Amino acid sequence: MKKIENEDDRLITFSKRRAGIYKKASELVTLCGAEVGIIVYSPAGKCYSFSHPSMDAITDRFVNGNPQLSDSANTHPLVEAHRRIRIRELNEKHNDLVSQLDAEKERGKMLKQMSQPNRVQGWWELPIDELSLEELEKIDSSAEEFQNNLLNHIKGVTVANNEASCSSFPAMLNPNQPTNPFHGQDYGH
Amino acid sequence: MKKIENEDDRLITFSKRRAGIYKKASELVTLCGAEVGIIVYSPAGKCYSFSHPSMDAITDRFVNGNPQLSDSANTHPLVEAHRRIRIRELNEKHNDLVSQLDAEKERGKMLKQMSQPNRVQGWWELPIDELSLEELEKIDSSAEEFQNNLLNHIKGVTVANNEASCSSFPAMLNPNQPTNPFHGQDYGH
DNA sequence: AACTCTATTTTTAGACG
DNA sequence: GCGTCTAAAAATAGAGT
Repeated sequence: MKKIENEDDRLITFSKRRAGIYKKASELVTLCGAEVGIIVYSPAGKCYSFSHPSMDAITDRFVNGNPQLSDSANTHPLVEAHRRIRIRELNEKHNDLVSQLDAEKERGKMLKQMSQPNRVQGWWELPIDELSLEELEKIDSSAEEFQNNLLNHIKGVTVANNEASCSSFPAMLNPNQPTNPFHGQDYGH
Repeated sequence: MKKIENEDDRLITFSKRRAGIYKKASELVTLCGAEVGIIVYSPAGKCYSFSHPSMDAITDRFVNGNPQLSDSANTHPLVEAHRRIRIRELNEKHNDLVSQLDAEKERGKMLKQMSQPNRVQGWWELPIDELSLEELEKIDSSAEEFQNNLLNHIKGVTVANNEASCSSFPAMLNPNQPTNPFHGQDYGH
């Protein structure tokens, strides 16, 4: 297995396989309740990302570690840094909402192949044309929620909806559970 | 497709599918020359990550955007924030070196299935038992290189080995090309 | 847990519209 | 660039060790 020399083939393979990885990642989220964040840079330097529940939540935890373990020593010196970082990420999250249409379209395609098209298990099974705007607004509101969480976090108050207790995780990181299945965001910057 | 209720099955599926996604990601790196960073939180709250060439490089670009486009406005106010973030990431990278043994073991397993075991295309095809320590040292040295890059970056000097020119990318992000194939890091925090 | 095996499902490359 | 098709290749679930 080596790099594809032909540029056209390489770009096509890149797009196809990237979509494949996103699909795998979303399945991991759905099947296992995992949180996944993926950042990909194309050979041309273009940036794409997928994340559930949001890239903010993923990267915050990754960069912050677990605030409960090293809280005052960790929260305070990093607050100012995070404010700047999160402002950026908030912008990017907002951009994600637009590009998430792509992921929703792909799911709408899967719907066409279902044997029982009228059975409704969740919003993501509805036709994209009927729900995309409504869903976008719902997710857009989560951006505001994020800002509140930011404030609370700075204050040292953790208001996340943890299923797993903060005292039962194995290492230094904070176990937040995902809230909604298949919320992945596909974004070409 | 819904969440697996049985906890044992869910954990097994999580591990298998996470490995599958890592494999797909590394293939994307090899075939297309892409840069990929993946962060996964298990249902138990444990953190895993995969990245090529390094999570630092991926997240730096993702958070920083493109220093060349909004350079003085972007580099200066974020430098102090980054210094703290990168200290953390540097620590995590160092931890990655330990856990990367897992990924190398898995690759060593693939070696056993090769038809031509003595053909050498790269260091990752060598048996894990013979090379893991040496390789760890090699990668460890890249951590120091990272520190140098940090200094240069703060000074506004970009020393990355770009194939794509900085003037030809489509958006706000900086097209660095990966340096080594299949360098992914698997890390359970 | 981690590894093997295997039937089944899924992904993919390549060609085409 | 994007959707479809298809043979071939790969990933996976499940059971067993």
